[in-house]
Order: sequence, then C-alpha cells, then structure tokens
Amino acid sequence: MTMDQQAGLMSLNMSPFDLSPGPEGSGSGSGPSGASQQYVPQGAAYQCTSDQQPFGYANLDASYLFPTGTGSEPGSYLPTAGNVCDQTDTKDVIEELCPVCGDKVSGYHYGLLTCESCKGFFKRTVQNKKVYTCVAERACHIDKTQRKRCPFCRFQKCLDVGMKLEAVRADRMRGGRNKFGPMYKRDRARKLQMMRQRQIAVQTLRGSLGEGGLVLGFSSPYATVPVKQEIQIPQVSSLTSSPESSPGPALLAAQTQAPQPPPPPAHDKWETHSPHSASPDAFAFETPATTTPSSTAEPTSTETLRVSPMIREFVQTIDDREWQNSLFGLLQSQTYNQCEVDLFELMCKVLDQNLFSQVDWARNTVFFKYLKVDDQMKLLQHSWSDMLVLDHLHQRMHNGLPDETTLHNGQKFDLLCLGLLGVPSLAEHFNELQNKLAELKFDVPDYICVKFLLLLNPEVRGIVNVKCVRDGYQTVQAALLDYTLTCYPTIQDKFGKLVMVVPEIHALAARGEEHLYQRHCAGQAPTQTLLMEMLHAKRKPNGAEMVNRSADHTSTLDRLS
DNA sequence: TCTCAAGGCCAC
DNA sequence: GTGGCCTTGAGA
Repeated sequence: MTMDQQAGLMSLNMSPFDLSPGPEGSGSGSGPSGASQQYVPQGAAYQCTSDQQPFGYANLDASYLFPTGTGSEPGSYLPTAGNVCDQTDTKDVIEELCPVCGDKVSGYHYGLLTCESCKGFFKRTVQNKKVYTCVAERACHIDKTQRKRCPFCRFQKCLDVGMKLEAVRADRMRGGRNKFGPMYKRDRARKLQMMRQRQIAVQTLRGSLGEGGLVLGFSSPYATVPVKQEIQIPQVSSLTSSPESSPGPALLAAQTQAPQPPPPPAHDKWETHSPHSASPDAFAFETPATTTPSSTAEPTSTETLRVSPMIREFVQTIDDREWQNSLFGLLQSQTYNQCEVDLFELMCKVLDQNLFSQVDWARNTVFFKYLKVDDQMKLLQHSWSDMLVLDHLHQRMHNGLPDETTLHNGQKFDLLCLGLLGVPSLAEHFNELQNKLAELKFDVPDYICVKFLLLLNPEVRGIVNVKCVRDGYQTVQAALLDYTLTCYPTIQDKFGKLVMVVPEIHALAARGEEHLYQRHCAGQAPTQTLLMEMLHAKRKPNGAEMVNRSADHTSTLDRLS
C-alpha cells in the first residue's frame, strides 16, 4: 500500500469531527492531517493487507464522541453558575486512570485523558515514525508496570482507546490550542455534571446519617472510579479492525461476550424514557429475537389508554436504559485491564451505584420531592433494599435481564446475586416471588406503583410531614387499585395479592441486608460507600423504628425459612 | 492575564 | 527509550 492509498483511507474514514478545518486543519498540507499521513508509524500499523484498514480508530464519528443526550446539544452539559457544586474542581473530576496503562492521568493529551508517560510515548512514536514489532501474540497486557515491555501493543492500545494521530503536530509548533479544545471542554463539563449529580445524591442522604452513627467523611465511591471517557471509546467495526492489529477493547469485548446488555425494555408502550434518559441511540441494544416474558402480561393497547395520567407519569420516571447503561458501564470500567476482580466487591459497587440511581429517582418524584431532607432520609433508609429487590424483579421480568454476564476479563458475574443482595440461597425464594408476580401479570405500572408504596411508607417513625407521606401513599394505593380493576378485571383481587407480596420482598431484602452487613463487619465489603452507610444507618442504637421493622422481617423470614 | 495542551529537555 | 518536568503560545 502506498502512502497515497493510506492517505485516501484516512480521509475516507475520518470522522466529520476530524475533518473540521482549523488552524491545523485537514488538507492544509502542513497541517496535522496531511502530516498524519506521513506520520503514521510504519510497521505496527502497516502490517495489513491492502483491503484492511489499519486504523482502528478511524471510524470515529460524532455520534459516539458525543452520544445523543450527553452533550451533543450546544451547552447541554456546560456547567453554569450555580449548577455545579462549588467544591467540585475540574482536577477532582480528572482524577481518573489512564485508559492505556492505568497510571494517573495528567490531563488531556491527543484526544483524551492520559498519563504523562503515554502522552510522551505516543508523541515519540508518531513524531519519529517508530516501527515496533510484538514478539508475542499482539495482545500483550498493558498496565503501569508492564507498559514498557511491548511498545507495539502499547501503541496499538493508544489507538484503540482513541488517541489521535492528527493531534501530533507536523510542524512541531509549540504552545497554542488545537481543534480538540471544544471537545475537551465538553468532556470535562460532562464529567463535572456527573460528579455534581453524585454529590447531590450524597448530600441528600448525608443529613441524619452523619449524626451519632457512621461518620465517614463520605465522598462518592466513584470519585476514583474511572469515569468513562465518552470521547475516547472508538467502536472498532469489523471493517476497521485488522487481524494484524492487536485487539482493541471493543473487539475483545465482542470476542469474550463481555458484559452484554439485556434486550431493550419491553415496555416501550409505557413511554418510560424520562427527559433525563439516555437516548435510545446511546446504547446499541440488540433487537431481541423473542418477546420478553412480560409482553403477554401487559394490557392491550386499548386498556393502556385507560391508564390514569398519574400512572403514566409514574412510568415516565423509570429510566431503564440508564439503569442498564450504568450497570454494564460499571462492570466494564471495573474490569478494564484487570485480570481478576473480587466479584463480591464488584457486586457491592454495583449495588452502591444502584442506590445512587435510586436516590436520584426518588428525589425527582412527586410526593417525595416536596418532603424535607430529614423525612426523605428516613423513607429511603427504610425502603432502599426493598426497592433494590423490586427493581431487580422488574429488570428480570420486563427487560429480560439475564442471570449472569461475562466480564471483559472472562470472569462470570452473577447478575441475579444483585437482586438477592449477595445471598445465593435466596434464589429459590426470589424465583418463587417472580413466578407469583408473573401469575398476577405483574406489569410496569404495577411495578412503579409498588415501588412508590415501598418508598412512601407513612408508618416510618420520626417522619415530620406524615400527612404528605400518607396522602402520597393513599393516592398511589388508590391509583393501583383502579388500574388493576380497570386493566385486569379477570384477575381476582390482583391489588390485594400485590400488596401481599410486599412483605415477601421485605423479607428477601432483610436477609440480604443482614448478609451484607456481616460481610462488611468481616472486612469483606468496600467501605465508605453509600451502601454501607445505609446498612449502618439501620443499625443505629436510636433507630427504634428499625427494630420494629426488623421484627416484621424476622416473622416473614421464618415463613421463608 | 490565565489556562492548558502542545512540544522540548534531560536524568535515568 | 522512558517519563517527569519545563517552555511555549493560541484562545478564553
């Protein structure tokens, strides 16, 4: 392949983003694009046949540089005065790991956040047109301690994660800015936004947790977890990935059937995509080949039309895509470059993330959002585990969430254990519960109403605004009753039977909580997480109401056992 | 003027 | 060759 052919391929595959002319724009001859044609390192990337495109990164396009709904709209993620927490500094956000080697990130370099070392390596390689070869299988593991061993695989990984050849300057001019500036700014703003949301969730929950009980100096457990760099993940298609190239993360993921999302939510007719939800395009769900179990359990479209506006509004507060994206995103980020991870620890992190989502959801819901923080705290402390179990039932029944998934490193992750809060022996009870719900044709409106009933529990002691909570509870109760009578007239006393399921959910959740607490006390669970704060909150000496509730759980547990 | 992502330098 | 630190300079 000649240089001109290479250049042609480069141009054809360059993203619209890359093609945007600038001071160093494409086609200038002396600009980086023209330069990149001559700077493409030979050897490593050139070991391809003529019909193979050597540039795994070359199919970058704006759709995933800025996935729909995550900042593609001008300014949508740009922080404005007052909407970014003052304490949140950009540097805090950038405290993440280099996607190439896992070392500490020093800033944006050649298109994404990397460490100083990989920045220098990438620069030297491109500037000096280095030719590397791999003495192994072109799939060497690259981490901080081994990054020097195989420059071939290191450079390949640089390209795989999205470092941009065209950001290395042809004329070696120093200083100044390049065309990636706005991209960096958006990415940074997006990370700030994520941090802000987490902080709000934490602040909501900190309130009474700090007093008397656990004082952790809590910070978001994911402050140090790599926040996925949306701008950095190139999707290596079969057209662009050469068998001669070292495999990129995307390719590896495909090969190992790494965390696969479940089929799309089966309840689209309920219009569950909230204004905050990720765009349907943000995650490439595969079209399910078969219908999910719930598809036959839902009312017909005619009946759907008779659903009250309130229930429709409830349903819209559900964001299953976001739930799934978060779940599989976390599994991906936590196993990135990891040979083996502690699966229990990983489960705790997922549960923790789910808790954050739950708080976010609750904070934006009717009834709950009008309560004072103290009341919100108490309600959440009482219902979080029940809601986690219920959420998992919902994900299984309505979105086809599988019981297991394969992580990027090949380990199997037990998704069902999330619903069991880590107690495998509860699987049978969980399945029985699910079957019972399936018999009742438990659908999405049922789910969201039951979730509200769990959250808005007027029996929780210490609530100041009991009236508001009770009103909310009774309103939801009435709506659910009406819904079940209207849409499921053939199921006798569906409402009553649904209400009877709630104690069973309590029982499962209580067992899970106890298990988690014991593992935590044994030093096996991650500390300083929201999950652990919640567990401790229930065990505060002054939590008399917790004792009462535990007694309820125990009695139900006896039945389960 | 300040910021920060480029390139450069040099001890290792 | 590597990687930490320094210098540079366009853009905010």
